Formats: sequence, structure tokens, C-alpha cells
Amino acid sequence: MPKVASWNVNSIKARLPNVLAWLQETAPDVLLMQELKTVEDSFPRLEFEAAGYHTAVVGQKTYNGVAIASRGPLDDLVERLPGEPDEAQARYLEGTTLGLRVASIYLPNGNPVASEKYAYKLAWMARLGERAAALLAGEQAVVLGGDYNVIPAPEDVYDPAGWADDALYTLDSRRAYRTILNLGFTDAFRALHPEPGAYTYWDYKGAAWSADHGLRIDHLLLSPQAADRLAACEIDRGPRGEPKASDHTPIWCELET
DNA sequence: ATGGTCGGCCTCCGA
Repeated sequence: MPKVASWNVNSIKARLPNVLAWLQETAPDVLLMQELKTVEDSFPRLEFEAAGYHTAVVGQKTYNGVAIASRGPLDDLVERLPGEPDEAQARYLEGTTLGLRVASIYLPNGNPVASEKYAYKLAWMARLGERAAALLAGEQAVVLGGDYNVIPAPEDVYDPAGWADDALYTLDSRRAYRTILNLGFTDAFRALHPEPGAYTYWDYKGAAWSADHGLRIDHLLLSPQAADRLAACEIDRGPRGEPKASDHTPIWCELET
């Protein structure tokens, strides 16, 4: 029963003790990581190997960066999101492991809305949709996990009205996210948990964490072949309350064998 | 309360 997790770690160097502790206690088979904020050569591969994980990394200095850690070998890697030959940003890594096709996704934030960053976000989402459609055609179990920087619906944010004009919650961002779902992907968490107010991110600023002013922006999207096997999906709030926490907390799902 | 917090880093930018 493979357990697949995703976590925006907000610097793998700053977060390594937290990540290793969480791997030890939760023992996921696969961990998709985002916002490494480092180049490949500085990724702590040896520490992950010592913990029993193979790793694949797409790094970038200071910004972005994604990785996959798995109990099994990682094959047929796709580094960076296809469809743009000049793609410089390290936001996408896809591979096959333990009989699953998985991708670690760090979708652009897109703020402010009146900037080219927002246009880039929407274009990137359209490109992700094309990749997602190609993966569906393979009719395999696929998990597209990561920091989507999209609040899917009002029940996924503590103050919907206050976020109306934010790039994480604009109608166009939500529509682009829904377009990917409509291809045939399942939001693993929402499929099992109808209740509002389940969040994966709380701002460092002010009392966001203590007041539970959070957002649900980290998602595990499953192809039909994976969704048919979905046994559990949980957000683990524990790591957000630890010292030196990332502003995101892990989400994981379990797929029946 | 017109702010607040992190991380990386060419002391501000991105989140």
C-alpha cells in the first residue's frame, strides 16, 4: 500500500532536520518536495540515502527547486515542465517509481495579478494541463502532487472575500485548476474529506498559524487508475507547529496495492 | 496596529 506525500519545505537546507524527522515518523514510500531553494549539487542526497530513499532533483539557485524521494528507484525522469523549450524555472519533476508515475509540482504563485507573473502562472497551468492529458492517455496510476498555489474553493480559505483578488484565488486561477481536474483527475483530499477548513499552508506573518488562518493549496491529483485505489488521504498539521517549521505542512495519500 | 515573518542573499526580493 504505497504512501505518497507532498511537502513544500521552503529551503531543504533550512528544513533538513524537520524533513528527516518526519520521514522517520511517517515513513512515506514517496515524498514530493518543493521550494528546495538550492542547486542540485547542494541537495543533501547522502542524508536521504541514509534514511533509505533514492532521490531525483531539479534545482535552481535561491528560488524554486523540486525533488522526489522514494523507497524505490526513480526511472524515466522528465525534468522541467514540457512544452516550453526555454523553460528556466525548476518547478517540475516527473518519474516512475514503485509502479506509479509521480510528479513534484511547484506551480507559480502569480502575484501580483497585474503583472507578467500572473500571465506566466496561467500559461504554466495550461501547459500543465497538456502534460496531464498526455499522462492520462497512458492509462496508468499517476499522482500529480505539489504546491499548486491555487485555493480551489471558498471552503479552502479562512477568509474567501479577503482573498478574492489574490492570484491564488482569482476566478481564472480556480478555473485553470478545475480544467485540469475535468480532464479526469481526482483531488485526493477532497474526495475523502468534505469538511471545510482543512489547510496545508499558514503564513509566517502575525498570528496566521495560531489563529488557523490557513489555505489549502497543496494537492494530490490522481488519475482514474490511482483514484480507484485511494484508501486514505490526510494533511499532517504536526510539522507546521514544530520549531523552524516550513510555512507548508505535508499532505499524504495511501493507494491500495 | 497602514504592520507583521521567513530564507537566501550583491541589504532587498519572493513568498
